[in-house]
Amino acid sequence: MSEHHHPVSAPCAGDLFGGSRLSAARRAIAEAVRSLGGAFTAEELHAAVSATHAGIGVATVYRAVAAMSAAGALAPVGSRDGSTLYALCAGGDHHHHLVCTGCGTVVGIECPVDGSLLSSAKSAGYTVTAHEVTLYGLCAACAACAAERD
Amino acid sequence: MSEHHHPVSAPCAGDLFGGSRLSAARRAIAEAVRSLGGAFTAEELHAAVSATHAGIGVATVYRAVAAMSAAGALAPVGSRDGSTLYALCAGGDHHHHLVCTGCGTVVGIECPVDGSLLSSAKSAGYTVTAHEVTLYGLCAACAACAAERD
DNA sequence: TCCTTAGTGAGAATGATTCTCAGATGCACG
DNA sequence: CGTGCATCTGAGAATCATTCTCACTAAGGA
Repeated sequence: MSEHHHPVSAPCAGDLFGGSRLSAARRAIAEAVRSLGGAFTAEELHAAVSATHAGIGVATVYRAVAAMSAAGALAPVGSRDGSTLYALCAGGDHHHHLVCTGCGTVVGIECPVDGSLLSSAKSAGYTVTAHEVTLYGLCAACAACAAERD
Repeated sequence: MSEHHHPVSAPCAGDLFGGSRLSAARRAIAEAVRSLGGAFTAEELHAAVSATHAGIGVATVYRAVAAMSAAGALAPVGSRDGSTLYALCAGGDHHHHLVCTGCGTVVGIECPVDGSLLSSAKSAGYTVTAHEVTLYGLCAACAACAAERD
């Protein structure tokens, strides 16, 4: 579906995979990632792809997720029931993610790791090379739904 | 080793498990957690326990890790080769961890998630309920070792 | 168009973690 | 100092996410 011409500004499959080869399977997977819209597990992604393009193997989905992660288009944003959750990653600048634990929507947030934290690490003798920050919460819709349930 | 009398301020096995029952196996596991000193996987913890107290099953170690995590005495601090890394958690105040990727030593760091980040999340419609922050880097010894290797 | 090489699908393999179950043991209570 | 029973334990099977293998296909530069 949606086989119309899309504007060049919309992220197309090629962007998600960086420089790697673009196959029919990967095009379908990129489309499914966009259609999911929020955080998803590899299994959910496989199910979404299968709904429109049957016959794509689980291993291919895992490989695609790895490729998109390597390209920086996808980021792990926690886990659910033992499976890793991934989400489409916003533009190229350094940021982190806030995940709605109700519906899985994800928004980018600025990085809270500032110089003072790094220098206090430095004074403890540590050189920081990487960090991970993820916030969890409820989006407006899910918060309203939860409040109503009480 | 270090079988001297320790002051009451040192965390004893009971503290690590909160209110749950204290068995010989759990005492041995608590001792091993302390002897490891840094981040460890469940498998490494099992190996450490087995070195001094043979016959403790893997399932018991996993159960103990779950109990200590529930009691807040242990926290997950990333993963290595697909296994979760845990580390002894400092006192009861809110903090996060900085893990040396060389030797696994862990230090507590203050939480960088401040009001401004939360309020910007709020203005995006999100209510933040939890967050995860972990820094990775090299301790002084491992940094020196890495520099020397060049 | 051809060739090289990355990507693919199916299913087996791997490996961390959890579950099951019968038996052992803390520990609260008397 | 018993006793009762809920909790904990060990062994190994089971689960299940993820990765690997391998023969095959197809992208895309030359």
